[in-house]
Amino acid sequence: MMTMGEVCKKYALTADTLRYYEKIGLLPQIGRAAGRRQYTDSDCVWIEFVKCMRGAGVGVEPLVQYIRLFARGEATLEARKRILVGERRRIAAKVEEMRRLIERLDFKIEQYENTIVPAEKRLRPSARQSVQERKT
Amino acid sequence: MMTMGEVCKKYALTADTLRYYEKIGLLPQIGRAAGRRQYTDSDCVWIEFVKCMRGAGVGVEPLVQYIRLFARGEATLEARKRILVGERRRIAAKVEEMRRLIERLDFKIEQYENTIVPAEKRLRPSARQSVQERKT
DNA sequence: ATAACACCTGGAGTTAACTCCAGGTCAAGA
DNA sequence: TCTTGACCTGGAGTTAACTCCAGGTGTTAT
Repeated sequence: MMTMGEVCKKYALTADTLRYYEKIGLLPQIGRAAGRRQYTDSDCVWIEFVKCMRGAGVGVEPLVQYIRLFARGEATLEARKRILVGERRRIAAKVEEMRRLIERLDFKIEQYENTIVPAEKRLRPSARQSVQERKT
Repeated sequence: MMTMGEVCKKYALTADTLRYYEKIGLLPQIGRAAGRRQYTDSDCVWIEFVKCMRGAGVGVEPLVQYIRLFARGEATLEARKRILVGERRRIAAKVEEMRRLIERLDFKIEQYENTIVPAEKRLRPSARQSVQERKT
């Protein structure tokens, strides 16, 4: 059992965020002791998973859906799997898009390097001849 | 020269978005003919670049900063490059985070497959023995 | 010529995901 | 006992990035 403060520290989430997640059903109802929340180990597993998914840009809605299905038991295994598969596809596509952008940026950055270095060696201006400023 | 409608179609952006981008300085001032915007080829190059960066989750602020520096000419080459390098780092880190999540999801999805298939073969319930429902 | 269309501006509204606040409770240390 | 300090609730406020709207103008096809 962990207190809210401990969970906040462990997962670098604010108390407000944890309460918000609980309110919208992104976490199960957290047990209380004298009004204070007591996070079980399995609550923590959820929290860690949610944080990981959110960090990768997964919206809260699919996660709420997922936990809701989870609460309904085995009959929802297929549906839960479909959510994971769908989000996996989304993430993989994003990764691919980003990988391509990184290549493009590497190219641009290299162009900057070629442009900047000669500019510092103004004494031999000819060195810049074939490297003009780029439009992008 | 392209009209707003043509640019919208070509880059799958709404007219509102293009006007918004221009207003916040994410695009250069676009030339007008009888009040209507006329997008040059180099405007289009910018738009495509911006779309690509936004698609990878780069915020508008760094992009506004970048174009602002661009407008100030060669003296800002270093600063511009720093923006690109910074964003590149951010994106690469995100890609890594997402790649790891994909692996994790693959693992979970596989677990679902192992759980669901035996569940369909209820006639031989012993087949499920070692595969219980997961907590996450 | 006239009706429909694409586009214009300034400003208000929306959405997702928090984030902050006021006012209150409870347990523990000086 | 008194006072921190951590935590509580319900609800309002914020931020980023659009998105929509009202009311108006110039362009084009019939």
